[in-house]
Amino acid sequence: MERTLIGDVKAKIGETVKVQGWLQKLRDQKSMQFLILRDRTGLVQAAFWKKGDLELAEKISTLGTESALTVTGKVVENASVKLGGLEIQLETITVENNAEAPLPFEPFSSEALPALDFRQDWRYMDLRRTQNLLLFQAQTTLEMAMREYWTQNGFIEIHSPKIMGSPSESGAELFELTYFDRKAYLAQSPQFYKQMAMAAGFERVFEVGPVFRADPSFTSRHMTEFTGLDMEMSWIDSHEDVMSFLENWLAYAFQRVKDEHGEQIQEQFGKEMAVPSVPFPRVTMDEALNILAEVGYELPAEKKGDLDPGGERAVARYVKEKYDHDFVFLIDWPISVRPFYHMRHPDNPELTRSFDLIAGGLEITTGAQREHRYDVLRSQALEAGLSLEMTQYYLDFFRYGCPPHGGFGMGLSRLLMVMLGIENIRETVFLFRGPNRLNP
RNA sequence: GGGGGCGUGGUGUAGUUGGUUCAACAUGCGGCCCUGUCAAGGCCGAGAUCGCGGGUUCGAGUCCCGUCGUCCCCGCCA
Repeated sequence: MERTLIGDVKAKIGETVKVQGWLQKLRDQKSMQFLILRDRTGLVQAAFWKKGDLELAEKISTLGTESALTVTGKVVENASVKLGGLEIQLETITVENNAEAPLPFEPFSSEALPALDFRQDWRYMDLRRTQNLLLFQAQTTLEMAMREYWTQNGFIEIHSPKIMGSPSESGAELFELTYFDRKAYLAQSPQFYKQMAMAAGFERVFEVGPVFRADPSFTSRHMTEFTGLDMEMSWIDSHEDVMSFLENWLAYAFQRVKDEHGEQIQEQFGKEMAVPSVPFPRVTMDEALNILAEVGYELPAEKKGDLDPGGERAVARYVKEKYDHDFVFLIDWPISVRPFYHMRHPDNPELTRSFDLIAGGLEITTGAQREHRYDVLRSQALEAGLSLEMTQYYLDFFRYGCPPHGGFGMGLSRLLMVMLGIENIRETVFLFRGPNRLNP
């Protein structure tokens, strides 16, 4: 017999079906047993009259909650069943994998959930929760929509290596590894390779892939390994072209998620899925500092030209009040707080053509127009104190016809935090990796 | 790297002017009961010596020190 998904059972009233799923709840009474079964499409009740087969009844009684079962039976309408007004009259049951009792914790309890750290130890149990299933379904839709938008706009997908022979940017936050008889590093950004693709004439590329950061950061928004959404595009006039692409791409993807999962997201996360209007507000760093002064936020003295997370949140609040927008581009950052490859303003060499995207007060993206002129780039690298020895292979990208270009990198999980209103990044990722978390 | 919070049965919590509650409640688990239940209900039961080590005290889950674990903030970033 073909398996029927639980969500499709209502279309099979009067028929005998086979359903497969987990035993969410067993109500074992004197004369009857009720089994609430769950698969990825929903819940259904299976009912069994004990006297029909006492041996089978005994077997059912021993089932542990969350056991993996195959059940067959006839689907009947029954208005008194609160779960969809129907039930399956259980005929056979196969225990594919019994669940030991007690469970480490009850994923479907109405009581408080265990602490996040404990749930991470039993992540596969935690992932059984409806909310988590939805999160990864929404993530799938989100990524699919992003790819759709990219490919419809002429982008090529690349997969750059994650093992590197030399540091790609600063070097301070790199994981080092033994590579046969020498040292190698885990990529903390596909930055240089995206740009190589520009030098290769691909014109527009994107990459969705792992990024590694050896930061000993213990916050609710950092991970040592995360999925980066990166893109790079050629023949731009300025960083404005990149931002303009980004906002339309993001609005498109959010709209798709809303269409597909908006109702469920409202149900499970208690959050109205908000598709941002385009264009997003843009605030120059100069203006941002004025805003902070206006709202009375005091920036630590040593931050000159930069914003701390509190400052970013303050600006985001201001933008929310003034423009009713959850997103804001902070643009035109001073060179002192930006990497050497960001292009500088022709009319103000102290400022870069760069931007951060702040969403819900959280920094989710950094982007810029890149410096593509070899001599300028080389001198900026030297100015930044980088050794040409380490960066020459990168500088070489710009020697034989590299077009003007720019792009950005976005943290997938941070985006999900914002999209679904989740406080801790560890809740948004299949398996979290942090300074103290290497398992499971 | 700096700062702060927390650590009680499987899980979530209560218990902190230290002593007659050195252990409670919920949930889960086991047993029994029960008009077809449906956040099911009722009764009974097992389960923590209060992260670990040391100290103060006549006496500490409750105070102090150390240690380990964990969480959050800052730094850093996505």
